[in-house]
Amino acid sequence: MATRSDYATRPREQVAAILRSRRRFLSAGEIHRELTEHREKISLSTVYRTLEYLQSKGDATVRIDDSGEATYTSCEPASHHHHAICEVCGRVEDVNCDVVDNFTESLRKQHGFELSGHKMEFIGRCRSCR
Amino acid sequence: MATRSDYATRPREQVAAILRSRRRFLSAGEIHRELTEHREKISLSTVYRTLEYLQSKGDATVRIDDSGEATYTSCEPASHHHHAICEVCGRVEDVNCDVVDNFTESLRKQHGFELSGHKMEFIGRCRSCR
DNA sequence: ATCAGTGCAAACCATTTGCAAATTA
DNA sequence: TAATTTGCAAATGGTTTGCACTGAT
Repeated sequence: MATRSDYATRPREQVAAILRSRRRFLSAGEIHRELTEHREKISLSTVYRTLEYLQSKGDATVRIDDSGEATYTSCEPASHHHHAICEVCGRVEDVNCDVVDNFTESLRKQHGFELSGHKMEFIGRCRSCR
Repeated sequence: MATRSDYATRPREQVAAILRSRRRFLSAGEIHRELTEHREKISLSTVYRTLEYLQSKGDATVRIDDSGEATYTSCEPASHHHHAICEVCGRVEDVNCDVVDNFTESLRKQHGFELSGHKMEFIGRCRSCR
């Protein structure tokens, strides 16, 4: 992941810093609010543009939440993995792909994560489009 | 699933009919367009309200797509299951929950679905919130 | 006659964009 | 100085809502 000094401008460093410091998905609005509350001068559009930039650098991932709002977190892009999201605090655990086999046990053993629900979506080609 | 006569008004029947006839996720706009193109007089807000109504009756499910847009399809609510979505035609296959164990083979065998990607999300409580 | 369902237009809200000013290399 | 990045305000686009009207029982 990029280190602090990889970003030339202050806004970018600030947004990246927030993403790094909080292990959960944040919306652009939340990030903006948190920065401006800490006397940081930054516009909401810059937050959006920075988040797009960070994604292109592989330093952030998006997640569209149930309301359709985009949320972001910093995340190792190297290895393909999934997320376990705490329904109480929002904490994000990176979940190795092989837990697909017996995911409930794996989650509990590897992450101490008590599963209450899951959502999965398979993308591919159906019989007729193959 | 509800039959045609379960819905008192024409708009509701029309929306439900479209959802039933197309085995893929459609946005409110697409449904509205399809109806008005077939000389059906219905407002977009009614489409939205009807979709909400159908969901409450268990006759439709939502899915937020990658752009954050809500899409809908008719779907058996009784059994918990997931969806395999064709990346070409958008056709939706209902996927039994137990394919989680060895899902690639199951998808191919049971649905002739050639997997190219998947997305999953686990919800629960993390170590500290448990 | 009463109450639910509908259409229309306006309101909303997250996100994007044009452009001029500011900042970086 | 040339090229990027930022701020501001306005535009966008999907979704929701208030209210008067229409249709169902």
